[in-house]
Amino acid sequence: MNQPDMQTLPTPDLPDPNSGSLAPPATGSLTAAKAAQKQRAILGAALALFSERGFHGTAVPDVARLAEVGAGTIYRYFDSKEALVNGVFQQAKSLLRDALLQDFDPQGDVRLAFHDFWQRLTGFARRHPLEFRFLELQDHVPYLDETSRQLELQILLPVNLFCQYARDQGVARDMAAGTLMAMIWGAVVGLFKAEHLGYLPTCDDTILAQAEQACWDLFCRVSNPLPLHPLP
Amino acid sequence: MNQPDMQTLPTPDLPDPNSGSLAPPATGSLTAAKAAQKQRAILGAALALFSERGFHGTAVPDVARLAEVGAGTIYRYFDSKEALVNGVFQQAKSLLRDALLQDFDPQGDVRLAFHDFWQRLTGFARRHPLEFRFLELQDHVPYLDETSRQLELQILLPVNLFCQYARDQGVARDMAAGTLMAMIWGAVVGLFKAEHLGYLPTCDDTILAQAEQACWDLFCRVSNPLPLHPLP
DNA sequence: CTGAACGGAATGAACGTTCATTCCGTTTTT
DNA sequence: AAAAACGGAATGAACGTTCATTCCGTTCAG
Repeated sequence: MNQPDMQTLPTPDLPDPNSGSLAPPATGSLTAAKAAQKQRAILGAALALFSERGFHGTAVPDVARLAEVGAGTIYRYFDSKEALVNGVFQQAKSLLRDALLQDFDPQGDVRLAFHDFWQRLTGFARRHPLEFRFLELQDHVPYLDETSRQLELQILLPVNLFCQYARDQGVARDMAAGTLMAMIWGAVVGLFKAEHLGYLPTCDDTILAQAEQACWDLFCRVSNPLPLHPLP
Repeated sequence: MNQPDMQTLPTPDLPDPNSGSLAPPATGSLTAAKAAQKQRAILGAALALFSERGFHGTAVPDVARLAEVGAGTIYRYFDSKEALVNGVFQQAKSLLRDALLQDFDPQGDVRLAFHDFWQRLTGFARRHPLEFRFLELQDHVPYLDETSRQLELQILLPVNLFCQYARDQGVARDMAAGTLMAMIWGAVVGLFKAEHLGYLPTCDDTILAQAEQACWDLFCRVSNPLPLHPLP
């Protein structure tokens, strides 16, 4: 299990935070402001419906109705339903990316950085529940375009690097960084998923603080007693 | 945060393990064996497609083609597409329920029971990847019928009780049992999801053993050093 | 030979998409 | 300054396609 030698974390070139914003359609005489506003209405309606019913479960005319826009208007802003869902994905994902990574300093004290990261991730899930559910509770792979896939990596890579850094510091558990990341991320998703399904009461700050400590204990290397060695 | 007084775990009445099996259609002259076989073919094909493309992304004639059956035949076995997806759900869910709970003894040593549970869950995910992905990576709520919802509870309740038992024993972390459960379950789902998406190498036994220890450390009460108290 | 089971073409509803038309802010003309 | 003409944006009825479901001629078991 070798990883790149890395005591210092090569700040992984956060892409400029405005990539991911959609190009408005070629405006003729319409003010760009109006056009952007209408595009936002469409994207917002699409997000609401996609996050609730999924891509295939959502009809384009329904999006139009919710956006208070004619069905044809959507096609002035997006080439197709697939382009629309990629637009929604890119907007949500770059919002998440910025929430997670902007001014995030993975160096220095690992526990502090972990706390910061936890706050950013759970804060995003709470402030942007539709975006979070859209991104995490569905399988987008079949229709994502190249841009969308790259956005995915813009988040995964830095987070992965942070895990590796924490491991190199001797703080994180001695496992593949990606595995650790997948479990912690999964735990957070599981938490908000259960909350949304009504299996849990609303996640207040107390619960989230307990959950953070639990995930930190998952994350870091010092083992609990009762190790599991003499087992059937 | 009060929970029922519970030093002994009321073995929660595992429902008979054959509930969840589908009733074959009223057979006239066809042998029940043949009919059951055809129903299995349909359910298998539906599982394969639903788990990959989701409910709305799958066309019934595609299911028929994969099952090597006429489109009309499906409607001899299932009233509608919704009934079909509920059939798939119930078959997968009762398979999971049996894998998790049959002869599961939540009493006694908590660490051993946790290990047993971990093996059962990850074993299921590996032996039945389609079922696992179908169950965990999609939002079924909109079309589940009453029977399907009850199956859900047949798993949740015992697992929840085990968490509470572990807490009452002073072993599990002092959090709401449901929250703990949601995080651990989520971590496992996150692991296999990342593996399936190609973000992780195949989860071999070594990785799973590390992951188990990490989840155990999430689960149990003894805190790691570096508690997070003097924080900004 | 009879009746149940089957396959797959047929069907109507619903979908994504298009396009002829309307609307409205701007420009040009008087 | 008022009126007329212009043109891009928006619209929603209409189009072809695809879907879930039905129907019926054929096949097969008893």
